[in-house]
Amino acid sequence: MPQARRKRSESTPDGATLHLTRFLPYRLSVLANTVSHTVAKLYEKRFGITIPEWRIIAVLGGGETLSAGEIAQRTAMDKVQVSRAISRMLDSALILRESGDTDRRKALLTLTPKALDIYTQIVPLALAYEAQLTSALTEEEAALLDRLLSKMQAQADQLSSAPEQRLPKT
Amino acid sequence: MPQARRKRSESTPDGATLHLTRFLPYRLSVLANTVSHTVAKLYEKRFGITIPEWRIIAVLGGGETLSAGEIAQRTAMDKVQVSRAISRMLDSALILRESGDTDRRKALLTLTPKALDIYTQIVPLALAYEAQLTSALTEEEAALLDRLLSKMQAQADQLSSAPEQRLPKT
DNA sequence: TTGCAACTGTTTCATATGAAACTAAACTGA
DNA sequence: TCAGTTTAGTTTCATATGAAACAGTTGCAA
Repeated sequence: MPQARRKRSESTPDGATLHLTRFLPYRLSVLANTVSHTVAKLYEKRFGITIPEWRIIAVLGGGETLSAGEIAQRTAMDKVQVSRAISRMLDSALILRESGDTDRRKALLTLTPKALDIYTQIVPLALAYEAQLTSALTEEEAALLDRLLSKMQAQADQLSSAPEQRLPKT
Repeated sequence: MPQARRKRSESTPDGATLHLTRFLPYRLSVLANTVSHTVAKLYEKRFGITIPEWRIIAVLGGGETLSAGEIAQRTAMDKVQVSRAISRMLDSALILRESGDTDRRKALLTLTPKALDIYTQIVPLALAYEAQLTSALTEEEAALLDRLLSKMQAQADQLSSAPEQRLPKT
């Protein structure tokens, strides 16, 4: 016979409740992980590259020449991550590095033809995955999703700098 | 004078283009990272716990008793992550473990009063963060966001099992 | 000049992560 | 009953990660 359990609600001091599966940060994290894991497998299997490498290919795919720092900005990766991805790509002949003329600290980075070839192959694949992901959405929903993500990212950026001030003091 | 650059479009074989900042997997990843980083700092600073620990507190916060495996399911973490979080929580006296009567492989896990106290303090904080994050959204937008995330998660789960079949063969 | 601060990118180091191996317990079927 | 299999959870091991220290270069001000 089951032991009697003290009746206990999930309510907190101010009566609010929290179910993890309804909690936005949790849902975003799970969704992003699911998606990242899938595309990572895809890129790895077909082209032998990681997501950081893919991001670099994506921003250099237009033929532009950027420095490591500029790549870091545009890919939202930190400089360590970029530095390591670049060194892997140098090994696998995906990227070309020449030191800048005016500023020898900055290295000018360009994709090799091999990487450009990957780029032209991978883009349709990436877009196809994205299309699959949003295939259950109507046009209007997809457009709104776009706006909602932008708004939330802006808000998340705000809150990331000094969230303490705007949250209860406990 | 800038060197003449070969005119190069970003188009791929089928004419599609890809800008990383418009690419859904990238945007989801960046947003989830921003959010996770912020809440992780919050939990760490105020309560000295990590996100895995927070998730365990969240699912046990109602006073329920679960096994490690059940926790793994409900928190979308893998068993290794759960095992390690539990061992940390045992050290910091946040969790109580007693081996099951009927099945001694399963450990029955419950929060200690100390953890329940954290729970009651952290929930309003977590909800406040969530509210801030969606503060730029209208009621309708927030409701739609909910639906969109659910739809996309379902789709992402589908695609995570056998994406090859549904994507171009390259 | 030259000495110091700022900047770019790399390396180090300590920790986090996850796949696979492993241990212990519990079923299963002859 | 007792081998073989499945399950729960832990540990190992190889790799990933990021903060901080670092080396080299540039800019600036005295």
